[in-house]
Amino acid sequence: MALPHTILAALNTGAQSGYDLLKGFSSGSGCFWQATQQQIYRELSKLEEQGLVVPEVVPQDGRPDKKLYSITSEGQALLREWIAQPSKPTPIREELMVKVLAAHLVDPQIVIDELQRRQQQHQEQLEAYQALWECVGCANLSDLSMPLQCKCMTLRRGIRYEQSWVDWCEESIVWLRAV
Amino acid sequence: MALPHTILAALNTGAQSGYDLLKGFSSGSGCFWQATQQQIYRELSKLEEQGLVVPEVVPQDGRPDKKLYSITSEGQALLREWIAQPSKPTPIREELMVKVLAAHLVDPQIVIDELQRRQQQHQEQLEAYQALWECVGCANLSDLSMPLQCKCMTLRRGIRYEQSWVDWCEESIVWLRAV
DNA sequence: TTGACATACTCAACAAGTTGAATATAGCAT
DNA sequence: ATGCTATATTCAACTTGTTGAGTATGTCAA
Repeated sequence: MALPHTILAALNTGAQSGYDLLKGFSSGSGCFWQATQQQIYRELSKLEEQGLVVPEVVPQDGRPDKKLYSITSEGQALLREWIAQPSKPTPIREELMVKVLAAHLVDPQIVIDELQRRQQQHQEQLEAYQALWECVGCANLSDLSMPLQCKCMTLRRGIRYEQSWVDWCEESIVWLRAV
Repeated sequence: MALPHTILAALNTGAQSGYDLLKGFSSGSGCFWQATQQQIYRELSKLEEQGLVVPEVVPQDGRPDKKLYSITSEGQALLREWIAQPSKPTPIREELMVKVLAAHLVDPQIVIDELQRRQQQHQEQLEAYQALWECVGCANLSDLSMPLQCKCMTLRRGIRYEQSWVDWCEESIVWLRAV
């Protein structure tokens, strides 16, 4: 799985604590991996054991000490190797689709309500991504630094993904209403 | 998780053995859940314990006996209840996006090759879905039976999903070539 | 001053998903 | 005759991901 690599990739742009990583994951902005507190701390310990990251304890006043983790050259090497290997499309596990598949068992209105709820969620995420995209506001990525260009590509993926959901929900609601 | 419900939904349209379910999952056609052999058999045992499915041993000549599982009325009731409950969007875990995020660490050509591979995979899946869609070949779903309409909705989702990937890969390859 | 919220980390236990192998029968090609 | 593919199921061990609680400290508002 890619959790260790995701953490290494996040640390690659600067040292972070477990807490920082958690916030980065949950705020999401263009991130295509997420993890809970427990997974992150567990994984950081493992990465430290393997020498792929090194911690630095930073005393803070008024707050608990924090452990700032940095990626090591071994960590970077591992990340580079991993990127070069081909990866398969993620298998899809979409609850909503299973429900739609068996939707004929229940009142169509129940499914319509659910689809409207989902459409709104995806619409909101779409708008958040679009806002970020407009912040960058440039026609050709070449004007940006490479790391920022990479970030933008994931942002474009997010926009397309959310848009495809919004459109599908719209279409499906219309169809279900006609039943 | 939705594995038990997915199995119940699959059995809802007719009795199947573990092996049949596995083939249904792996052939995929519009399916938005997948599972390994082990998961399926394990889950079928649990569902049997709970009285949500009942097995019927069918002796076959020349082949091992098969156990055909049917959904019970309890199973159907559970499925109906589950469908009525709201579900959250699936959290995304996309290895390729993590790689793209850290792509600046490696030669752009490596990433371009990977994107082309992925684009082709999604293109093939898209064409498979489109072929199924053209088999149905009707402008308004209302002409179809409800279960078939439901199936079609998931198929439309699949088409939009794969198309969004193909388009994004295309766009990203163009950008990366400009680097 | 009590409670809510944010920072910061740890431990324990369980559920879900993955990997690998073992068992058994039959057909088909080399 | 040997190995490969397909049908059909089961067991064991492991890694990931989820859930819930527990330990600290400080700020801000009611």
